[in-house]
Amino acid sequence: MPMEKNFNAAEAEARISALWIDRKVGAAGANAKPAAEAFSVMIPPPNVTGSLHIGHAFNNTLQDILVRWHRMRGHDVLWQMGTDHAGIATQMVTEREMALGQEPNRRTMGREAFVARVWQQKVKSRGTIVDQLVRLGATCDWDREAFTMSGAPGAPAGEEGNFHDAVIKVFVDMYGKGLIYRGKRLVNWDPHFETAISDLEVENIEVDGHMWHFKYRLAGGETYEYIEKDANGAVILREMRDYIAIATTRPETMLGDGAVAVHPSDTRYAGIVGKMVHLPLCDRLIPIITDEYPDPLFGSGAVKITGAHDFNDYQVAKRAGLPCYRLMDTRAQMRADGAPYADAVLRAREIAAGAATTEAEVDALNLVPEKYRGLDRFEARKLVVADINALGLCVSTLVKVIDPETGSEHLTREPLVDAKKIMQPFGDRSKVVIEPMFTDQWFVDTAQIVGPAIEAVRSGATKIIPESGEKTYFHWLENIEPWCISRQLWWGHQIPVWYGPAAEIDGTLNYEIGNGGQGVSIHWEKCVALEDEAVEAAKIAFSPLVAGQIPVERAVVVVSDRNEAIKRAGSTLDDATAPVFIWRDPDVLDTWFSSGLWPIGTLGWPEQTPELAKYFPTSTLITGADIIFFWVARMMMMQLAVVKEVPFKTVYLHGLVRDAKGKKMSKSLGNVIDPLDVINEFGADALRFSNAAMASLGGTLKLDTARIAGYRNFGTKLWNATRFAEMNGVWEGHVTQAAAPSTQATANTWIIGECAKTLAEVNAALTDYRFDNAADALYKFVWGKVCDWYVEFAKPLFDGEHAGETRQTMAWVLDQCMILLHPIMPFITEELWALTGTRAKLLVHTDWPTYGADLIDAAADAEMTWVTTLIDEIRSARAEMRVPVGLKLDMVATSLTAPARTAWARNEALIKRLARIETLTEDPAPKGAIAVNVDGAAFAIPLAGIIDTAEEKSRLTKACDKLAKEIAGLNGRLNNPNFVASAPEDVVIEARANLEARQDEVAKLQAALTRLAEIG
RNA sequence: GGGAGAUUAGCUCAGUGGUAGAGCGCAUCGUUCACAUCGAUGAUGUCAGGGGUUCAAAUCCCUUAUCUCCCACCA
Repeated sequence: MPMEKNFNAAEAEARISALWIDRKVGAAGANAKPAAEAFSVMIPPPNVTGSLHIGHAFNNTLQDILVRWHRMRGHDVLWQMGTDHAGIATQMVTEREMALGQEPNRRTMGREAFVARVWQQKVKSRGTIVDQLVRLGATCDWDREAFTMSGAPGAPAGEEGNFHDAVIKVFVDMYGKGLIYRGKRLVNWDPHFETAISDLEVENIEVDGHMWHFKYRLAGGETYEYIEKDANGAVILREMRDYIAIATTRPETMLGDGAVAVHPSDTRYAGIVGKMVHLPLCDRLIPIITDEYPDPLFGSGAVKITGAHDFNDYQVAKRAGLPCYRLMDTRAQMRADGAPYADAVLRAREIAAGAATTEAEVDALNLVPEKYRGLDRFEARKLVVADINALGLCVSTLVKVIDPETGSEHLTREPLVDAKKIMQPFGDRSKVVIEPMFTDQWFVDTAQIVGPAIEAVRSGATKIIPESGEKTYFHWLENIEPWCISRQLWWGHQIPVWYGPAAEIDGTLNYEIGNGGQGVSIHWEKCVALEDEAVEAAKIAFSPLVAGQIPVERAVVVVSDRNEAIKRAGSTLDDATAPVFIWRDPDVLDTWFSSGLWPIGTLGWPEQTPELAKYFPTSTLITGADIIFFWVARMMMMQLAVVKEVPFKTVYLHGLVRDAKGKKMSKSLGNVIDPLDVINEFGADALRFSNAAMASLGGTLKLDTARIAGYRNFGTKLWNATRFAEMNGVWEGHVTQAAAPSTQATANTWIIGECAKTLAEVNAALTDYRFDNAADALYKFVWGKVCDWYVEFAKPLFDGEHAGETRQTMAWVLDQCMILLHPIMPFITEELWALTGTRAKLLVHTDWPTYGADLIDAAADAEMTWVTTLIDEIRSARAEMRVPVGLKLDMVATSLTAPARTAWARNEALIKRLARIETLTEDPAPKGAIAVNVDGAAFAIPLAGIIDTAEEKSRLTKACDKLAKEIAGLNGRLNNPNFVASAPEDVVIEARANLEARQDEVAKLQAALTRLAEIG
């Protein structure tokens, strides 16, 4: 059945994907030669509820190119596939789905049921991303698909695996080594998801903000002289004041102020340091203290200190021993819990006066006056500003107001509000303003494990490309902060920590913080007797208990297993028969804690599996530069901490894929390109080729559909060259040959050499991760050499004495095109492979060629260059002289050197056909002819009476002018003694040769001009 | 505030010391039996500006401008 005119991507891709999956072509070790070197790649696990966006398509294309290339070379390849449970994102997606489906919300259904519900979501979504990878042509090992929460409690059938065990083991081990600790710290709190998040999950965005100025009056009606000086020390303001002015962008936090701080060198306030000021609206006095933090040149130089709601203030408060009063609840609403304000403020005054207290008591104290309790923080802000203004304590300005009714003017005092750009922290998922919050969290003491990760890159054990990535990596790691790893979510690896025993608490117990952590109370005797069943049976209904009542720090049990926790807790009691209550930490681990273990976790660790031995450390990680901190650096730290080895030898970082104009793709801009749309329109191969072509190191990735269309056309071009071969019987009896055929015809010898050059270029490019160079080399070869020239040469050759070898050569060359293009364009090449010749294997498992430069024949190269140049020159001259394309012309050779004569003789049929020349005779130059000059030969095409001599004259003159310029340049260099003395010899020789050639050309052109003049 | 990168043809981008490149777009021509998702031909650049190093600079150095990204607690 003859080939269709075009490749039907939609039909063929589905069929070929299915074939690859069915044959398990991507299975670990598939097509590996005996004792082959290993090549392993870990897929950056996409979010299980996500879908493939254009960045994934790019990222996975590069991985697949490498993997296919190594697999064809017979290496033992593993491309480990899998997905990430993506805590916040997945919980968010599931809750959204639940809301749409009118399902009960997660609080109503409870933790266990909710987690089961998320698992359903996971199972449902998982297929999406897999299908999309399949459409892209990814040859992962599908049977090894991993999941960062496999094997977790509650995992349904089909989600077995031991990733959870690995995560828990690492947590327990790291805790045992003192690398993980728990502490009350100011953390970034996401009020939407009601969880702590790490620094990295905060996006600082510049927004329009405002700065208000408040007056805090000195206690006891005291006054002082306020003197303001300019930069030269001249007094510009001198007045008596009974207040200190502070500036704030967050007025609502003033309710929790513990002090006002000024810089110790600030002479304006030196006289009032140590005095107390009235905190407006609060009926509290706070001291004026000194600290290095305030900048005397900014604002009034005085800063209100709210230790529980600002990272800087927290540091100041710690240094000064100030209490940090938490003002908001987990949803960032002003607290409504605890004792009435009047009682709370009394206690606060006692504490301020030096009464003994605890961190827990301070945290429990609600210093929000009733009026503001329960308000959203932004509502509270407005109210606080209004109330302070009403008290006359806003720094205000006089504003002229014109009454719109009467037209009369009057002056009014308005709060001074500076409009100001401020950097505001937002949750990267929730997009709500992050609130610094004082809470108990778990941390990895990164400072202790960062060293080996830095050293590994410094020593080259792991190489990051492009190199600029290393700088970013070092900069972050050298300034690393503790990593907050606890999240107040339900979906994730629950932290393997039990608190207790709490034998002294009678009855039931619930440990609840924020969004409803679930406590478990367990009867010790029963548990010992009945093991797991009893543990389940011992769960009882809980009544609310205020957080903080449980003395958690007193007894923390960190083990990997609940029964073990029960035993350990029980063993600490004197009375072994007494009931023991323990409860588990309700928090889960940061997703990145588990994905940080991706390389070893997917290979079966902590079991010493054969895969772990073979494929770890992995070869290459291809990932986005945007997750170098989130993931790459953490994998480095974690793997080095846990198994003392780097997780990968090379890290290839790429940028964000942008639209054709370089804009980020976003739904709101409407410039999102869906890879599936692209695949549907142009085919997966075109998308993949585009991805490869734009993957220059460190370059920006702008995806233009016009370019994708171009590469689709490129596929069609190869298709039709193959079809041409088919129509000429090239494939009849063709069996895959590793070795190139032996050849007589120069064109055949030449194209085989071009193949060898291309193979070398592609190998070099892929070795250096220059996917763009590989794509470029293949494009130029297939289109520019094979299709533009070789196929054309083959036409006359098929009619000549070398027809047989030409068929063999064409078959071999097209085979090489398919093989070399396969890693980048796997579908169309696999299809062509199947449609042509006799094939022992699928193309995906066909041997990558190993031929070398010995196939490049310099003489054939030179001869074909001469031929193609001559054809180009004739075509160009014809076109410029407007000779009709179809017209066959006679040509005269006016001079021919011996090599030129041979080249002509050996390729006469080719030249005549491609340049549309009827005959060639050796004669003196006729008058009225088009001149065509090439190296070693001068030709003339007599067209007296047909051509416009003026036009030919202008053409030749133009060429002469251009040459004259080049000659002048070359002469300039060669006449410069410094050039001849300093430049490398080959450069000088080349320049001389060039000069000679140009002069020769000019001479020929001038001869032609002379002849024109004679008839002109 | 710190750091990284970019600035080359109308557009998107290659090009790390030796006579400026590709694709797309544009113009002219073309229905000869692989391909109009094509072919042939052509036009288009003070390689951001300025200075320096060098026999030689798009390429190395300095500087200015503009842009992008990352990190950062200025109330």
